[in-house]
Amino acid sequence: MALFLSRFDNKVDRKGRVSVPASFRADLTSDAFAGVVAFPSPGNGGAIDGCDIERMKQLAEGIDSFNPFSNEYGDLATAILTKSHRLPFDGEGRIILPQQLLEHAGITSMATFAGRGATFQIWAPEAYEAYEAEATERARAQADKFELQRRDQMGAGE
Amino acid sequence: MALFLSRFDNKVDRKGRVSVPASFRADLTSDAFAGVVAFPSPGNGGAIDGCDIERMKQLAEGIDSFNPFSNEYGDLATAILTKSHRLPFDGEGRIILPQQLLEHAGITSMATFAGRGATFQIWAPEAYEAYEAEATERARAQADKFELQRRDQMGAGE
DNA sequence: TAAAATGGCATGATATCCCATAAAAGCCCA
DNA sequence: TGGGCTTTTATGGGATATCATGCCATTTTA
Repeated sequence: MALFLSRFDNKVDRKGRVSVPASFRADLTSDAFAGVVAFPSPGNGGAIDGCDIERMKQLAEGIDSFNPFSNEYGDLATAILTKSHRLPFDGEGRIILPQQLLEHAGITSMATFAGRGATFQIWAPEAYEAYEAEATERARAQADKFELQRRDQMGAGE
Repeated sequence: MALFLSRFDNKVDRKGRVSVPASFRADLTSDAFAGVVAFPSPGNGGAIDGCDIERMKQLAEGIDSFNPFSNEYGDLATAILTKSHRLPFDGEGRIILPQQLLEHAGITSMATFAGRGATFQIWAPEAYEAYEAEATERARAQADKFELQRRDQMGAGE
């Protein structure tokens, strides 16, 4: 499985091209397809979700295991598959983000790649900063809570 | 398996021809047949369903052998076969949508191709817009529900 | 023989390829 | 351990190929 880590801020040139971080590329290259599959993140507002084609195939198969004429199938397919794009690498490992995704993310001159393990996200840098601040705060609150629980179990030890 | 993604709006010329998106063509071309198999979508009102010939063969095989979705589904599948059309590519990758399907979908000057993984749909652009809005909303509601369940199990995590 | 269907070519827009350059990162050896 | 050398990476720009689509020629058929 792929392992996307770290953060990279790359430039979007005036043809709309962005370098995909070199450390992501190996995991995004297979015989089937060399490039990114990207779609508007269903969860976080302004993010673009990115992954390799294998993961998207699995997702598509998962959806296909519904009755293909059911509403669930249609809704999920429309919300994710129809909004997904295959973005092949050029010789230098760049992709072109389609207009639709640029607008969704509010990306103009710079794009932030944020590794998330099996997937990654692409943000407008300012939007990512804001998101990170919130996420960090939530993570801290959660850690504190676990810490309290732990102390509780141990009878206020340490 | 084929993997149809993304959305394309192509023009229907005055002879009724439409370019099939180039990125779909590879998955629609085999020794058996190079083109689209299309039929009125039993699920969504105004859509045309499209797929490669392999999938249609599987559907046909599924009818008399083993049937995962009850007799109703068998009837449905039979009806689909009767209403299906083989639409071969011309030299430029175009197909001709039969009158019956054009009317079903209300397509006049433009056709929207919507990738759905193993299959795709063809819509009149306005009809697709409307459907997408609804489907996206329903998908979000579903996702929220799953999210709530998950939080419940975890004890208010994330 | 006219109308319709089909195949093939022409065109403009866009994406892709290929090469150049600069910056950064890694490497080697003193 | 530090400084210079090499390789990789990010970015820019011009040349080329692909694609959607319009137009014309040829075939079909009624």
